Amino acid sequence: MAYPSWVDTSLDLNLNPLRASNEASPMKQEMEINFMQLGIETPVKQEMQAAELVKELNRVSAENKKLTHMLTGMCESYNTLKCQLEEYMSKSPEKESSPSKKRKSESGDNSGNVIGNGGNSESSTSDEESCKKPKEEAIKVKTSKIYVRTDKDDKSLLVKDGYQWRKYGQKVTRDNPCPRAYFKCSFAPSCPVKKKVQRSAEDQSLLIATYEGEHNHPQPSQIDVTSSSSRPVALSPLPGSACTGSSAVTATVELTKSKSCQNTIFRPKVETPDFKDYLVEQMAFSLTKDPNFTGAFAAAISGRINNQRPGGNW
DNA sequence: CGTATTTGACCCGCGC
DNA sequence: GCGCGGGTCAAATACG
Repeated sequence: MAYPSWVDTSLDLNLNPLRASNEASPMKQEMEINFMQLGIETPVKQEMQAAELVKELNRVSAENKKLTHMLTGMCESYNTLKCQLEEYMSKSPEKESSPSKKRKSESGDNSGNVIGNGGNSESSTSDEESCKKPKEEAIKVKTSKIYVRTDKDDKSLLVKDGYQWRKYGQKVTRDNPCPRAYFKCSFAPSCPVKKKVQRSAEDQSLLIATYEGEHNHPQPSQIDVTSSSSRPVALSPLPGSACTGSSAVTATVELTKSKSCQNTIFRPKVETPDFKDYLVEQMAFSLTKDPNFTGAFAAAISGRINNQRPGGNW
């Protein structure tokens, strides 16, 4: 398999930008010459195809702009709602107690929960009190929701968030025909965190993961964290985890405990340009970092080149 | 063979 | 008190 020399350059994927800037010209020139030669030999049909492609590109760009606008609007309204919610919570803090937890037998695993609470001074009241009011203790457990878009056909209720989970139950609930899966964090035996994953009833391609509690250990896949403590480490794709290609995080909204700002859960900064840049940056970073992806991408491109070069069709 | 997942049974809180 | 429904347990099963 001998690839044309310009293929090597084009497959560099900018993994090493320094190198590219140092000795860019010779290869680049050769590449340009090749493209020009291609252009000279181009039949009319190809030009038409190129025009079609340009059209398509314009159309996609316009669509992208539209979507960007929509996203901006959504983010703004999210901000507004969040502010309103926080305002409301601060006015009536006692109403924060949502009846989300029906049952919580505190007698046995009290210790575990204390570890997970991450030093909430509020929750460190006397044990007698917590025995009297198990309900209030349960409320102190931090919960958060994230939404993950996956394939509709993908039946697995797996949300790749960087932690190790052990499934311990599945249940069909009344309000949703899709089963709800229950997971416990299996990385650390004492980790109290639980996760519920269920497809959205409205949009079956949307997975809703509800996290309860806080991890009392670092994220297993957090190998290369570049000081991104407040970043969505829980949502960054895993190097070895195939990452379900199509799955993409859409948004993460912390619904309860709005006071706790040091949560490890992803809280989007909704000042839109930054947020979008960050998303793009994350995707590009994780993709280029993944040797599987670069390998597959290189193979795909070279395969295409090899197939189509003789005929000159693109 | 050890570990993870599946799944029916059971537990428990809540509303009537 | 009873039934419903969400959450958990644990034996059976699958998988590497």
